[in-house]
Amino acid sequence: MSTKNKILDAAENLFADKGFNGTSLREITSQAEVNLAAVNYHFGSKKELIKAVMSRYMNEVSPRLEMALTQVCETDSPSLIDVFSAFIDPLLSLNEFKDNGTSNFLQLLGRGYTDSQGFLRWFLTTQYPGVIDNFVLAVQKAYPELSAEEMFWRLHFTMGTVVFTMSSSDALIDIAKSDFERELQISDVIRQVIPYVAAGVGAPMPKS
Amino acid sequence: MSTKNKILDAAENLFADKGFNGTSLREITSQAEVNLAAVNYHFGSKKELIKAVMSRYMNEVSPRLEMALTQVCETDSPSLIDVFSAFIDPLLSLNEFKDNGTSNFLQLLGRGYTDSQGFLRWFLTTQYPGVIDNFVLAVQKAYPELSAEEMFWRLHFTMGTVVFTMSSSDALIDIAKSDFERELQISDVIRQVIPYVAAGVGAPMPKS
DNA sequence: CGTTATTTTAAACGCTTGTTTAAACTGCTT
DNA sequence: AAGCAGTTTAAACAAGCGTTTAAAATAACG
Repeated sequence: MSTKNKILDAAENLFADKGFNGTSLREITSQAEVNLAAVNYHFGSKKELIKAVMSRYMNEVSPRLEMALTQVCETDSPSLIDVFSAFIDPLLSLNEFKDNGTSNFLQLLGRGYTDSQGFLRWFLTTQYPGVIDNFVLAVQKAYPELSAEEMFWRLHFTMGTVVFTMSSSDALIDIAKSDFERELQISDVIRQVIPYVAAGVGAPMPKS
Repeated sequence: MSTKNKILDAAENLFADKGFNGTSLREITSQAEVNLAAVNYHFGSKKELIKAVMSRYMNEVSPRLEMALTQVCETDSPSLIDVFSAFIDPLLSLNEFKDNGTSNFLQLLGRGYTDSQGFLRWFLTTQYPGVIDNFVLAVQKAYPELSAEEMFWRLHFTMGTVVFTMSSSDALIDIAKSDFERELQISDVIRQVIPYVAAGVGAPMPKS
């Protein structure tokens, strides 16, 4: 395994666990068992390393997401449940790409949104606009009455729900385990959240 | 104005803006125009300062919240919209307590949830259990068919939606302003999010 | 007024952070 | 074998962090 990949793997796990600000390069390089200076040699800076970690996942998942959402758009009268269910397989496929892939990726999304103000929003909208565009199209087809402004807010609410839940999913799964004596996985959480966000986005338009 | 309060005010604004980890004591004391050592003299440590900032708001808002939720429980057949609407007045009343109070408090909630893993959950559940208990009771009265496990998840999804939205509400309001040419306030965002979370919590139970 | 308490202050502490440097080492090509 | 690009290494850098210290300034009280 190359030094570059050792760094990426270690950084990914630590970033997901303790956030970008909360993880030092020394933690990363010692867990990766490489020299401290290797990060700056191979990636230039910590910020570029963060981008590299995110890009590795986005490049893997974004084509699958775009395709799944396009397929939903092509069905006759898709429901919002259909739209959100389109996320399941692409996200779970990250577990084959890498151990803990799904969970790590979703936690990283959460970190990126809250850690460094607005960085992830910029990253997603400029680097991967296709996913968002297809997603908006699918929601519009499932719920044409939704105004652009309501759509904007509800998509951000949804982003918040998902990203926040996933960034603390480990803790939530632990609590659920001890409170309800049930063995849960990240896939269970995904399936749990879909009815919630579908109902939220599908809420009736408030009388203006 | 006392040194203690100058520190609390400066810390509150900076914490809301840049998070707990992202704000240094030197930024706080220089904005408060007090000596650096004053924080450790008056509060003991940075961690205690964070608690003090949170407590100041919680002590102000939690009695109002408990009362409003109790009132909802006493009505005949409350809807989930009623339950969540009970939050509006207590939250908005924080604007009379302090400039930007509502917005700051909600952003602080978001920071506390994501910055230091699990700290806020511990803080709320141990220091202010009354609010959560009354909230759960109100939701149970409005939607008795909801199982305890579904309730657990959906309340956390809701917490995520609200906390995440509010922690980035300034940016969202800016975007909405430029995209839709509408002047928005934090109160508009609160009113916008209620139909969403009410519908999410009220989503039909999935066939188990 | 004089004497305690309380508060403020400047300076330093020890530690961690991201980044840079220059030398050492590696594997490959001519 | 010599040279060279690519990589790794130990060491140091400057800057920032939370916290502590001891002296100076202020307030409170008999």
